[in-house]
Amino acid sequence: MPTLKGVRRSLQVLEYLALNPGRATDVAEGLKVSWATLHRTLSELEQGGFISRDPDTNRYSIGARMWFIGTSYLAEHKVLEASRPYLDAAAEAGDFTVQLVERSGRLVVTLYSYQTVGEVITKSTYGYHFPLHCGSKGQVLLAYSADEDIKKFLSTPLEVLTPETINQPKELEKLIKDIRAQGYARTVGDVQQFTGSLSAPVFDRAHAVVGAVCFIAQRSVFSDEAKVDSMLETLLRTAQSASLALGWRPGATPTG
Amino acid sequence: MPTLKGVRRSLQVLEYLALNPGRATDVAEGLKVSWATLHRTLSELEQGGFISRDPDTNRYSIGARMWFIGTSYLAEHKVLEASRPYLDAAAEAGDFTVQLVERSGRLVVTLYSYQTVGEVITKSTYGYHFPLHCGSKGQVLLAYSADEDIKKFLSTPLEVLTPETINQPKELEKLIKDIRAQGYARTVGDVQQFTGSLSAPVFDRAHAVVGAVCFIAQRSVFSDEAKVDSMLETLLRTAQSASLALGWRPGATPTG
DNA sequence: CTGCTTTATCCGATATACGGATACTATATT
DNA sequence: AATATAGTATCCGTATATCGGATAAAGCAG
Repeated sequence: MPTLKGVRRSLQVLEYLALNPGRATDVAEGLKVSWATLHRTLSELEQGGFISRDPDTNRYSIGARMWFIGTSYLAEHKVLEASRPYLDAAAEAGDFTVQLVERSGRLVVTLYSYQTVGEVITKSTYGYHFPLHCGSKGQVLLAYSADEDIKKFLSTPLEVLTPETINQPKELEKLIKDIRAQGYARTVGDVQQFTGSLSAPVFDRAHAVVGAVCFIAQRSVFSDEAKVDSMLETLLRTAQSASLALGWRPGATPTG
Repeated sequence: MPTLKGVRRSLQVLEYLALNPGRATDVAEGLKVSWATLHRTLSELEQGGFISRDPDTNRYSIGARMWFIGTSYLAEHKVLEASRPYLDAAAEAGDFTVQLVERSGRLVVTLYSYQTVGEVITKSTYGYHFPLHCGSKGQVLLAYSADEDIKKFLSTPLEVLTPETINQPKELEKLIKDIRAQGYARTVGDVQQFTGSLSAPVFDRAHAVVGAVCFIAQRSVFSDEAKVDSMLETLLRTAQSASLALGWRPGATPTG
């Protein structure tokens, strides 16, 4: 007994367009929806301003109203709220980009991004989503997921973003072990060739990972170990402060 | 002949929750939807991660997946893309918060916000939406709307955010005239008591206003006219650079 | 200009969503 | 603690809104 088929489909369409903006036929094919149905759906969504269509090319993309709705997510986000002062402080003190990210399905989404002006790090702002196995931030989120979840993720096809992207499940499993052991992740050039990053998990009261703090800098920075050490220190302090603000306390998982 | 009723309703629900996160009954009442129907809708949306429900309070709010979808709006946003370099430059040079905003219905939404650390200006980031008549950014967007549109907007109830908010249609009409004449808006304390702002419109190739650049600073800054003049100069330069990048050229509206 | 791809619309059958009613659960009140 | 009240979950028959095949129109390529 299917429920709210139309609703489900329309949201699928929205998500599809978020990932692959494009023409109507492509969407129909991608989602295996009959053309007539899709057309109805697109018309409805466009009329409401939830998607927008380029009148020249007939290409659809996410519309302003979705951004409007989506941003409200941040206004109610406890983790962001609790972390913000520490993120601000880290951003002010350091000369690197500071982010707070969380997991959404098999992708990483950015909740906070304080980009150091001058250090132009493209695609490190909102709106660009990377898979979990790329970049230290994704790897941290992956590493602290449930075991079966990790297994499932690693069994899916893993994209390659740069020649340095690691997409071998075996290697990633090893990495995950390391990350759990040391409490942070470090990657260089696996998302964009000219940058590297450090990330650490943020925990909540129940010791669940609810996000990750990520520092991004130019690649060259990562050959200066003293510099990296100092970044790492700030990173771990920032992530821990955020965790504490969320009610996390050091020690084993609490009962209940 | 209603079409895609369910879809429309579910998006209405999403928008409603974006503006007023809360309990199921409130939504049902606010949208005049029968309880059974609303419950079905909420369940479907929650299951998909489009809204999330606080298990303790049973309150609903926008979910992570909406943020994920919404952010994709920015990745395809031409105005933002064209303006970003100039916004970055202004942010780097000045000691004020720099924003790019656009209109969404009767509200202003933020597309870019570079907040000067240290100058903590709450609620000036993403996720907080203000009505058009508040703040210089809203007023600019309003001033360059179609006349009938302005009239319609001014005939709706206009909220008051601070004692200094102007909500008298007559006064606003006068303001709009001034803004059009001088090409920018300036307000102090009408959104938050302790800040003020300057905003200027961004035009596209067809001389339509597609957004506004806004500089926000502490209230005290606005009593130093020399300082304000310098901000204004930067503001107008930034907005004009963005317009030029979008294909706008000085002069009258082009034919075609 | 011709052929092909993409987009728009029609319409009848049928599956599907609606909403009144009812049962259950939390929270407030005395 | 007991009762009252508000809020939440679920059922089910009916009416109707939705589906999708088919057809028509529009765009585009060669």
